[in-house]
Amino acid sequence: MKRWTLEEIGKLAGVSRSTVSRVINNHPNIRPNVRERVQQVIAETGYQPNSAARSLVSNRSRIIGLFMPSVLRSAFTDPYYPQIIQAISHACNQNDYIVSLFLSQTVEEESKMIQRIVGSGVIDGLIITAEHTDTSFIPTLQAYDIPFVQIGRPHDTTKDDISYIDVDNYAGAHYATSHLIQQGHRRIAQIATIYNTAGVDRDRGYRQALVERGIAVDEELIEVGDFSETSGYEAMQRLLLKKPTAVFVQSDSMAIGALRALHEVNIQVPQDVAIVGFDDLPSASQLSPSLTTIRQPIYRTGTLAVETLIDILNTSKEPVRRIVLPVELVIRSSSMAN
Amino acid sequence: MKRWTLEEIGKLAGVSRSTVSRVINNHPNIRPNVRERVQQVIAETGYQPNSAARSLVSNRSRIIGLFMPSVLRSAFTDPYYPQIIQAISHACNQNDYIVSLFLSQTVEEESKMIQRIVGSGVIDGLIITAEHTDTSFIPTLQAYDIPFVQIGRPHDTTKDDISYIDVDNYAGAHYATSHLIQQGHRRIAQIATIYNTAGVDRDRGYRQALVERGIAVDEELIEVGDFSETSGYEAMQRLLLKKPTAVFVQSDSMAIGALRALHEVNIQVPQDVAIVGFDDLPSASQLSPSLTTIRQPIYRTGTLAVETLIDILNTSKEPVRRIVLPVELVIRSSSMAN
DNA sequence: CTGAAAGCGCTAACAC
DNA sequence: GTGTTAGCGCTTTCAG
Repeated sequence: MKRWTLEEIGKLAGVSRSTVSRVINNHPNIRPNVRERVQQVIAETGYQPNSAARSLVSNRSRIIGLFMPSVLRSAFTDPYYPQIIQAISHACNQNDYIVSLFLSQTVEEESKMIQRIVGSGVIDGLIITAEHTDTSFIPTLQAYDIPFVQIGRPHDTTKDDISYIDVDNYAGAHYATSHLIQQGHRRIAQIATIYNTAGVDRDRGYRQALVERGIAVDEELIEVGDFSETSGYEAMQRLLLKKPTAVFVQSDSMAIGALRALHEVNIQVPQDVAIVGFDDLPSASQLSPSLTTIRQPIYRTGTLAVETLIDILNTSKEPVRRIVLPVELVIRSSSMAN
Repeated sequence: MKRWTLEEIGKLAGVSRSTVSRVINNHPNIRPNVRERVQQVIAETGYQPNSAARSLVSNRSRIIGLFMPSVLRSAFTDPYYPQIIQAISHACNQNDYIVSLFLSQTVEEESKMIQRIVGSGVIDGLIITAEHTDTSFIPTLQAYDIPFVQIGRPHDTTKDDISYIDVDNYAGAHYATSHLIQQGHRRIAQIATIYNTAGVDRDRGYRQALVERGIAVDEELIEVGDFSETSGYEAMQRLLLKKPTAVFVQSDSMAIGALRALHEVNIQVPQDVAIVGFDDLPSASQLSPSLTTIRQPIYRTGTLAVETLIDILNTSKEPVRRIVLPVELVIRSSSMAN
């Protein structure tokens, strides 16, 4: 299959290369019959513009990068990632963009990657997942004027020049904890995380909900995990010594681990210990017992990240976009005493 | 941060643009002190070649595509995908390639995508996961001379012009089934899949193992799933009516569903029914009971796919590469009667 | 060993 | 409305 050029298509259609270019780019002032003739030839030949040539002259590649910094090999298997990747990929297609994937496992790899991405002009913009608190590469992006949007609230809220899409982690944790209080629980433990702002916000929501109902926060009842199932399992084992009657777990994958820990020592959920998770992963409804959790709109988050970035690309970087999506308490068996 | 051009770097270093280009591309015949002076300027300025210009003149983008056709929204959450994606991403980085992601959900989307990919020359080559049996896009790739390697054996084995990386699905299923026979089982059911060649090969291995030990294959004992946990759950429920004493499940995610189905009706594993899975997902060892399974080298598969593709890119398409990686039986609790 | 110059395929300013 | 032309930043002959 031959690769055609504008010049050749022009010759076949009996017009100049510019006219063909205009037809392709939908310029208004083309005589209808010329336009039609050209389109005919394009259809027959299957001509498609060379993207390198286009990028070179327009300074736009129509490629956006999805940058996921320091994703641990194990944590990446959390179903959150496939979902967000799928959403982003799909939204890019819809908008005729291509998405390139950048996964780094160490901080050094990360900065090398950023250099490569930023300097060569391969990508028009970047979507960044706010995986951890080290965001030392952000100044580089800003220095090079690479538009980007972050998924998840930025760590440093004093600088408010970063566009982001977040879900309402604070409210979610507050719903979850309040729900447990309403069920009559007082010794409500938490399996927390400390790696990103989602964890920070969920922790705040948990604490605030307790305080509002006059329950003192007991630091003994807070254990830390890293979003992996194993870490949830281990955190639950530690918590068992403290005899909580309920646990708010900051992610469903850790909640699955926690359930396993309880199951192994024959503690009944929800009768002996109630559990609420966070994410509403596909499997949450299929666990036994089915998992009460906070549903966050993962797919929508990915879609919005793409649309926001493209909007920034097409207009300007101002104003900064900040979007916080609502979450929802989904009550299932793991928290219902009756 | 300014974006420099070759010309400017040349001026700063007191040489021509060609010399700078030669330094960057490691051409041999450059006087050492000139080379050094140029490298100095490059380091100081942080110069990086514009990739669009490079692609235009060299016909190479250093981008490879990862094409996953018709991935169901749910099936994509199988931890297999994150693992293979991570491996491919990492291997690309190592080789200074960028990976772009193409996920299609329908066949129409798929062919649109392929058109876009091949025609515009954005990518140098493609890695394709052999998700389903419809590979109608392959002729297009061949017509456009896009190098590609497939992950998983191609469906049509009569045409042997496709390079691929596969794991030994036949042997794996044979190991699994033989192991169950060795444990004394005779009524060995299978939860199979029918969507790709992996399923076909695993089915063959299962059947062959039975036949070799003089056990007739009972079609009643074979149920079909689609790799999802839910489908494994449902298939197991159907199988229960046939009272098997052991089940070979073609994927760990389906095995997890099967275990759940057994657990719900209080059937003990492995005492009442033994289970063997396939994949050795990270969670396989952490189930209760821990899952006997076939370990396949997912990460290695991804790495090899990238390396093979790059090799093809750098040399020629001949000879066709066919790699089949060995698998391994990992015996855990779910199959051990004693 | 290095520089000058052509040209990759496209867009857009400028003529007509 | 349409053609002509310059030029995006790079690699690569071809001279010297």
